[in-house]
Formats: sequence, structure tokens, C-alpha cells
Amino acid sequence: MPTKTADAGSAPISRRVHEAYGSLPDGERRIADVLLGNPGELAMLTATELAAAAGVSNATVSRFFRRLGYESFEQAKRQARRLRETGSPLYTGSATPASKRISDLLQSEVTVLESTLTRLNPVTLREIVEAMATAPRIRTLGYRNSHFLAQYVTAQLGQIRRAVSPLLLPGQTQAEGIALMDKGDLAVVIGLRRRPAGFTSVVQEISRRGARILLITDKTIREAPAHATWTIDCQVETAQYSDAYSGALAVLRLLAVETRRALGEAGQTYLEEVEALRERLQELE
Amino acid sequence: MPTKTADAGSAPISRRVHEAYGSLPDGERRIADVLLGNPGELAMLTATELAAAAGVSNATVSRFFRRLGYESFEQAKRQARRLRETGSPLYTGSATPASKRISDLLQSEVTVLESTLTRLNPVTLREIVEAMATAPRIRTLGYRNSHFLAQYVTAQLGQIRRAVSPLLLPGQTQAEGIALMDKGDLAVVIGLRRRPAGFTSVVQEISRRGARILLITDKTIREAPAHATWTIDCQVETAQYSDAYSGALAVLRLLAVETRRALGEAGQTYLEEVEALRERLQELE
DNA sequence: ACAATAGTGAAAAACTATTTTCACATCCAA
DNA sequence: TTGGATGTGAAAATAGTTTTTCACTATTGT
Repeated sequence: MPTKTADAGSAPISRRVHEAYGSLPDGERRIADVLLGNPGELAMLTATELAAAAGVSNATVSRFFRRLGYESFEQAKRQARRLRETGSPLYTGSATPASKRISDLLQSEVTVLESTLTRLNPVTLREIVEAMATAPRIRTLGYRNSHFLAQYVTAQLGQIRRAVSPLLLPGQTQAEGIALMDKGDLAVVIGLRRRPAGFTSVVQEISRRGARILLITDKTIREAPAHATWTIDCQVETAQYSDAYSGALAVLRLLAVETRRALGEAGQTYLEEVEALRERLQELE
Repeated sequence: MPTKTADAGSAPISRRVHEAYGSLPDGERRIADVLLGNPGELAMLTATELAAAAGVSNATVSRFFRRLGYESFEQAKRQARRLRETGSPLYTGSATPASKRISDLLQSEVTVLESTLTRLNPVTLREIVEAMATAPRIRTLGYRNSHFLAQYVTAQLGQIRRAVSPLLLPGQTQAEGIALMDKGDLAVVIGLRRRPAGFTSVVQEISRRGARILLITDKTIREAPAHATWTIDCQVETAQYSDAYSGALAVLRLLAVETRRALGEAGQTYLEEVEALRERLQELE
């Protein structure tokens, strides 16, 4: 009879897998690989599907979970699901208040991510990416809650291509910043809720200068999209009192990743150039 | 055409529920309510669990999904799961390259979120939240990739309590900023990878001033945690070339949400005060 | 080379979940 | 009130999943 790991009681699946990994036989290690590569999937897979994914038999899956100290596959699956459980009356069970709130927050972040990213239209995305890759200049703008996102996208795109900068530089008036936009330039405007008064007219002004506009917003916006070339709608609302920006952040990362792909070798080269320069300056620790 | 159910085809569960909602009998409407309140849950629940959650019998659940146009509960569940399953060898389906990359990115973001948040220790969390609620002053710091996160946390905490500000103000040298730290103050230092040279010594200097330090990092860091009061380890690495910050962002949001809870009425009041001021200034559109 | 040990998949057995059936309750129109 | 239509849960029937068994293979130590 195989010894049970004493305190395996409530250790998360990932820890158990990591601990056992070294002593796992071939087939079971393949299962471990699938699991580590797709954490969270376990909550949804059946043993047979997991077996198919790992290229082993369902019998092996069954043995694998016993070796990890679970009573059965079913028990492991339930534990994995508990992670995702929400405020539903279903499992008013055992979690401590604090860790319950952690998993509630996790849940809300995942929901925001999913509903933002699945709403994305691949065709629009393609157009935007092309604009990002080819626009002579990219200027970014975001007020208040959106400002940090504008900074993020500036930094990310700045690593990929040249001529990316904030629309408003410190010490510059709004009018001056807008006046510097040219026809063909791309403005990435982030306007999540709690937009300042006059936001719409800023967007309108930029569009009047002939620049193309990518507007990142949420559903609370009304008029601004009329002036934008593309609008991406992010979900930000959550059950907690504060908005979640991971959806918007993920959209921006997606744009950066795709733009880099579009630039291909060119982008790669620029990136390497910057990297080499950094090395020389010993900028990083 | 090999596809069977032509009519309801592939409409997402949420749409089908909304469309049918009006004409749903009592019991089935209760199921609809559970589903709408916990989108994404369907992928993980069994029909019997869903029945228990809605307070109806499993027979009703079975009928409900047929009414919605699915062949069976099982088919609906599979459709819900398809949304989530991604880069795994399971999903060899016919996604376009672009939407495949969107779901890959979604997958990586969710992974980062999960592994960052599940690693969190509720006890440490509690200590940090208490410090955030009670410290006389909070100063934030983040370089490069981490800078936008520092801005985020500054803005969030600033909505909850007083005396929250960046450690480095424009036009100030690093030494000046650090010199202003007092004993008892809390420094929120974000140091995700690509830290500038000298990062460790900055942390050390702050700690020497007697301030408590919350360090938000990733696993690539080595020495700095020795000087920090608390360290939170975020996952940032992904399959794509760029790091994902949603994990760190979620941690920061969690801290803000919990701090607000800790402050209770006090926090509420400050928030309302700011809100009222804004109203008067007509700052928002 | 040969046991002994450990790992594996196929298939049978045990188990669990879903769908169907059926009897009964409720609502509404005649 | 009656009769029909509709909705419901309990339980039987069915469908599906997991665990166990067993025969076989590969590896390791003697």
C-alpha cells in the first residue's frame, strides 16, 4: 500500500505536482505536464479528456491522482473547482473569510478578462495592428484612471517601434499636444470611466487634425466613439467596489504582442538594438 | 454540412438565456438567474449541482437546456468549456489564427492571475492591509515596467485614504525622495523584472530610514527581499514574448479593496468627501 | 540470464450523472 | 367546477465516467 503524504490534506494541485514531479513515471509525468501547462483546466476536464490530452489511458490518470495523495480523481477535481468558486450560494463552505475574498477577486478578474477578450473582433484587431505597425508616429493619451494604462502602452510599444510618445508632455498644454498631431498619426486614447469633463471634445479635436484614433473605453461612454477610427470596449465593472483593469491591460498587451509579430524582423532588430544599448550602459541590475 | 442543430447553432449561453428569459417558468428562471449571476460557472458545474444552486430538481435543469435549444445539458456544458480551453492539444478545432492567439493570450493572463493570487498568504495580506490602513504616510515607487503599477496603486489608495504619494516627485533626486521617509511610513515598492541597476540599494536605503516596505516582485529578484518587511511574489512570465502584469495589478487591487474594507466607515467618508468635491467642480463628464 | 518490481492499456466492474417517465399540482378558460 | 395545458419532483431507465483487474512490457538489481 502506497504511503499517503501526510499533510497533503489541502495543498493545491500545483504544489503536489511539483513535489512529486521528479519521482513520476513517464505516463504520469505527461499528465503532470499537461496540468502544469494549463492550471485551472483541471476544474473542467474529465479524467478521460485529461488522459487524451496527455496521450495516456484513463487508468493512468486515475492512478496519478492517487499517487498525488488524493482519494480519487473526483476529489482532486472538486478541490480545483473550489478555487474558482464565487459568491454563489453553492459553496458557502469552508474558506476563511480572507481567502474567500481572494478567490472572489480572482473570479472577478477572470470574468473581466474573459468578457473583454472574447468580445474582440479579429478583423478590427488586424486593422489596428497594421496601423500600429505602420503609423509614422503613435501618441498616447489617458486621464485619471486611464493614465497608468496609457503609460503602459507607451512603454510597451516603445520597446517595439520608434516614435511612440505621450500626447501630453509635462509642462505642455492640451492644445499644444493636440496641435502636434499629424495626418496619418495614430492616437491611442484610453478613456475608461471617470473620464474628465471635455473628454469627448478632446477626441473630436484629435480626429479633426486628421489623425486616426484607437479608443479604449468601457460601455459607459456615449459620444466619443463617433470620432474614433476604432473603438475597443473593455469590461471594468466588478462585484467589488473598484473597477478591474486587467481586461484593458490584456487588450493592450495583445496589441503590443501582435504589433511586434507584424513588424517581424524589423521589430526584432529594433528591440535588439535597444537591448545592446542597455547592456553598454549597464542600466539593468 | 456535418453540423446538426442548425437553428440555435452556436449562440452563447448568455444570449440564449436572455432571449428566453421572459418566457421561462418559475423553476427554470431560477436556473437562469444562477447562470447569469455566475457566468463561466456552467463550464464546471454538474447538472445536479446547478439544480441545487437554483433550488430545483435535476430534471428541471435537463428540461431547461433543451428549451434553450441545446441537445442536452452535456452539449451546453461543452460549448461553455470551449470558450476556456485554449493552447492545449485538446483544442485542435477550427479557430482562425488570430482568434487562436487571442485565446492563447487570455489563457496566459488567466494563468498568471491564478498563480499569483493563489500563492498569496492571507496572514501576510492581513498585516499589509493593516499597515496600509494605519501608516501615517504611504509612498510608492516603481521604475520602468513597474512604474505604471506604482501609479495605479497611488491612485487607488489615494481614493481611500490621505497621505499617499509617489516617493519620487518630478524634479527631485532619488536621495531627496528617500530622505523624506519617516519611521513608521509605508513604502510600496514595485520591482518587477527589468529593474534598474542599484534597485537593491534603494530598497536598503529606504529600510535604513526606518520605514516599513512592501515589495512587489517576481521570482527573478535576489537580495532586495532581505530589506523588505513583506514581499509579494507575482508571476509575470508568459508564453508570449512580453510579461503579463495582470497578476501584480490584481494583487494591488486586492490590497486596495481590503484596505478600504479595513478602514470601514472612515474610508467611506473620505471617499464621499472627494466625490462631493468632484461634483462641485464638475470635473467629470 | 533471471527474478522482482513497477508501469502500462484494454476491458470489466463499480459508480455517478443525466434523461425520461410518471403521478401529481397549479393555473386558466370555459 | 371542470378539463386541458403546463410545470414540477421522485424515481426508474439510460448514458457516461472512473476505478479495478489483469495480462503484458520494460527496467533494475542480483
